[in-house]
This record gives sequence, structure tokens and C-alpha cells, in this order.
Amino acid sequence: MKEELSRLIHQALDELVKTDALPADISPNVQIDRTRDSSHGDLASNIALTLAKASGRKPRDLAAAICAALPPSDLVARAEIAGPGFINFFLSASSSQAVVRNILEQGDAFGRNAEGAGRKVQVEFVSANPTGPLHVGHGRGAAVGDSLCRLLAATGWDVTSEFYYNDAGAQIDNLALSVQARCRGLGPDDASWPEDGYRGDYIVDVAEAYQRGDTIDAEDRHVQGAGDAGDLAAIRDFAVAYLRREQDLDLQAFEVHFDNFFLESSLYEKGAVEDTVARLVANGHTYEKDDALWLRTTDFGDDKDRVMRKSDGGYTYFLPDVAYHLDKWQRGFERVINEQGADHHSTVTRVRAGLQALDQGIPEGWPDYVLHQMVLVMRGGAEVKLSKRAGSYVTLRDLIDEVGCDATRYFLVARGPGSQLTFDIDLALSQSNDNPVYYIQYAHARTRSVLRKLAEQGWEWHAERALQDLEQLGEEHEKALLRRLDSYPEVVATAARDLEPHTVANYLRDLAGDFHTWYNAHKMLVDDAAVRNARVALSEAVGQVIRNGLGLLGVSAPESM
RNA sequence: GGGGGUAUAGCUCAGCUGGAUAGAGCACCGGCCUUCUAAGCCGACGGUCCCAGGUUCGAAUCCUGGUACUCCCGCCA
Repeated sequence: MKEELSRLIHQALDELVKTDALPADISPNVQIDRTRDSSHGDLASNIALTLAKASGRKPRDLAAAICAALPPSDLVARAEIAGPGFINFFLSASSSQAVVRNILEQGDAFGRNAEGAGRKVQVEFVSANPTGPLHVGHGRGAAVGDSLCRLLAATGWDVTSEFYYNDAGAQIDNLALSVQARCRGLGPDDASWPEDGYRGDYIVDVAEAYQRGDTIDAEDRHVQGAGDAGDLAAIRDFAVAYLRREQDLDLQAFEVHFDNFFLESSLYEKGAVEDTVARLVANGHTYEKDDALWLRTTDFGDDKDRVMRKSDGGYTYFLPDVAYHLDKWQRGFERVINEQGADHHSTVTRVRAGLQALDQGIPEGWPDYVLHQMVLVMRGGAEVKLSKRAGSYVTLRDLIDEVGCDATRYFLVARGPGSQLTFDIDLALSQSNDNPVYYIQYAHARTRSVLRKLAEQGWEWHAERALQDLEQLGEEHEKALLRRLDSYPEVVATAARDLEPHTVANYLRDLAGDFHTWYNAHKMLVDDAAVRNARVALSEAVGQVIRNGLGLLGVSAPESM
């Protein structure tokens, strides 16, 4: 549609150049925008404003000349000059109604495109260490990351989702010590409680399960509790498996799926960490100082050099991070997106620097990052601190149990990742019916209800026949809906390109609003068969788009509410 | 000190890569259910788009300089 209009304008400009009404050396950048106000038509161009100076003519005069030179087209009913010199295009009824046919014919595919051209992309998100249940911050990562996967898949990318976790580091030792202490009947307030031990109640559950000899069947490991409080290694394996299973259940409840789980320990087993060190040393980007091995990341834009191998011989987390990303590159992911909490933003420069130092031909800006800001959780008017160690943080499972998966996912994905999110539990609980997700789902349920009612009244409706009656859609509310529906593919394309799923959420709210307004203003199931057919077709199109859009957010579209 | 993010209605937030009269939800006020689902609709109220400059036909949006809040800056992950 935009392309077509752009072509018409170019033709008009060529005509004006030919008749010397415009200088030949202009380089028009024709821009077509959707109008905000329907009194400004459906689409508008600012071309006369941008060319006014170069042509030495007043914008409105130039706009008039362009309008006069526009070749006739079935798409456009009329073009008007408005404001300082905009050209407003009013689409013909038939071309604006065509979107209904497109939607009903394309169904689930409406809004998808092939921009990714089947290229491989990996999205890594959540990546929580198995030291406790997932909290709200992980939930935001899960909601955003999963939506990104869906958006990328919808725009032609070959997507792999991945969850990375550390199953062997210092924090895991700390976890094991905490469970061991619980096995011995100690509490966080006892003198011999491990320093910085995990204080949460879930540690008690792990300890009891271990001592009972429970069997854990997690996605990637199967462990039985040995029951021996003295066997720290056994406790560690059991605790990791136990908490991984808990996280799997959290993700399952959140309806988030991962294609791959990647263990940090596997990097050591494969020798990938040693290889990475060797390569960095061979490339001459390292030096020894204070018994430690440093990487000169300042050569690659970092503000100071980083330790790779500590003076005690162990590696810092930085090194396996680099090894891990090299592994991603070697798996053929030319594009990788890491969705993380913004508190990790300082690792971005570091990891990219490490990859550059490897000299493997990895592009400088690789990989991409989507960083989400903190989620503040309010309860009873006060902030709940998200401290694992205090054990008082709000878990994702709590939220899902309390406000439901759909509402939680919508809430966490409906805001831009860059804005801090205040999740007010009291508000979510006391006013869960006011959550925007219900507003959208309700619109969908209404479209389904109309079909049921139609059948009850003995009327028949067939898409192919109804599409013959689309010219019956002449009400202003209907035109607004048609405009909104027509913009959906652009919304999806933009959201995917900018990695911003929340624009889809905003769009759906607007679409649902247009639908509810129309629903209240006009009855669909009227006696006039042609009008009825057309309106039900429009309703069906709305339902389809809501379904498609909610699908991108991982939110269900219920048949009835 | 360095870096990331944010600043828009009483509150929570949108604002489509510079467009026309800056929008929604919540809260408050007033209307609409005998009629396809009132989890809905209609109306009213509500603004120094943090401040100061700059860029241009045109700035909430871009640039510069400030201010405030927040997160990060370890031989933790």
C-alpha cells in the first residue's frame, strides 16, 4: 500500500521535473506515514515540506502541484492538501476493505513476513543459576525473551532458544554448604551457619528431600538423594538437580519452552575454557600481574583490563563467558541475542572485547543484547527486596498462582524493556479484572460469541460469500477498525526489527478498544444478510488478528470468558 | 570519578526512527444493560512532555550542557 503510493508520488515528481516545475537535481525521499487523525485521511506524505526549500516554492503550492500531477489510481479515493503542506490520501473503500480478505485468507500467517530469510538466530534468556526458584526479574526475562523468539520466528528467522546455567561455581558450593547445614539441623541464625549461606525456606525442602532419598528427574539429569549429610559432592549434585527441576516447573507454569539447556561445566569438560585461554595468550592480548593472568580488554574498548585467571589458579566468570560465546559462534549462529537484566550491562563490553581478542572473525558488535531494567515489587505499599539470600523475594510461581499466567506474562512484556517496572502485587490481586490482558481477551471472546449466537439463530455464514459483501462496511467505526487491522503487519515487523515486543501489546490494546467501541455502537447480527455477512467478516478478522498478536506474546485467546 | 537506563496527566505507562489539536489505563465525577457477553461503551476532569540552549518549514522525539532518580563499575556470577 505504502509502496504503491510512493510510486504514484514519484511518478508525479518525475512529471513535474519534465515540465520544469521542479529542478532536475532534487533527490526526493518519499515518506508515507499513517495518520493519527482520520480527518487527515488514511496515509499522508510530507514530501512537499521536504522539497519546498530545494524547489524554491511554498510547501502548499508545491503540494498542490504534486496532487495535480498524481496519476489516477484505484487505491486512492482522493488526495487533499492540509496544514503546512501535507498531502493526505483517502483510500478508496475497496482498497481499505481488502485487508479483511487478506486476514481471512491468510489466517494464522497474517502479519508474518520472511525478513529473516531462514537465517539462524539464537536467543539466550533467563539463564538463572540453580540456587533458588525463579523470581520476578527472571519472569520478565522469560516473558520478553520468549516473545522475542516468537517475533523472530514470525518474521522468518530460524530461532533457537537457550538457557545457560552455572552448575559448578562458587555459588553452587555455597548452595551445597547451605543444604548441608540444613541437613544438620542448623538455621541461618546459628553461629556455625555458612557465611553468605542461602537463607530461604526452599533450602529446607531440598535438605529434607535429600535426606528422604527422593529421586529427581530433571530435563538433563537424574539424581537420587544419598541422605548422607557428610557427602558434600552428593549434596551439590542433588541440590542442583532439585532446583533445576523447580525452575523447569516454574517455566512450565509460565509456558516458556527452551530448545537447549547449556551447562557451564560442559565448557570445562570439553576443554573449551583452556582452549580459550591458550588462544588469547597466543594472540598476545594477555599479561601476568600479581600472580594473575589478565586480558588486555582495553585494546577493544573496555575501560580497564580484566583478570582471566585468579592468583589462586581458578578462572573468573569472564572466561567461561567468552568460551561460551565462542561456542555459540562456532555453532553457526551469525546472530545471537542475549536477553539479560540490566545489572549485567557491564559484561557486554567485556564479552565482546574477549571475542575480538580471539581473532576469529567475529563482528565487533556481536552479540546483540536486550537488557531489561529491574522489576520493583510492591506489597502493602512497600518495596519487597529481591534478595535470594534473604529468602524473602517474590517468586515467579507466586505471581502465576496469584494473578495467572496470562496476566503475568502480559504485564511483564507490555512495557519497554528499558523502563523500570513496578509490579504492585496488591493492585494485581485486588484489581486483576482491570488488567489490560482481560480487555483484549474479552474482545476475542466476543468475536467467538458472535459466531455462536449466529448459529443459534439459524443463520449461516461463509467467509467466501461474506467477502462479496465487504462494501457494506461504511460506518466510521468500521473504517477505523479496517485502518487498525491494516497496520498489524507493520507493527509485527517493527517489533521484531527493534526487538520490542511491547509494541505488539500496545497495538492489541488499541485494536481491542476499536473493536469494543464498534461492538457497542453497531449490532452485527442484523436481518440484512449483506450487512450481517460483512460485519461478521470484520469481527472474524479482528478475532484472527488478536489471536495472532496474543500468540506472539504467549498469551491465550479464550473462546469465552 | 566512569558507564547503562529513566524523567510525559494525581498514579502506572504509550507515543510508530522529526509531523498536524501529545494519548490510553487506573483514580475522581456524570450517563448507558428487556436488545450479539456491562471483564464493555459514551461523556467530563486532568499537561511548563525535568531545565537551558542548539539543529529546521516543524522537536516530547535529534545534538550539547545541566538537574533528579535508579542500576553497574571484584582476582563474585
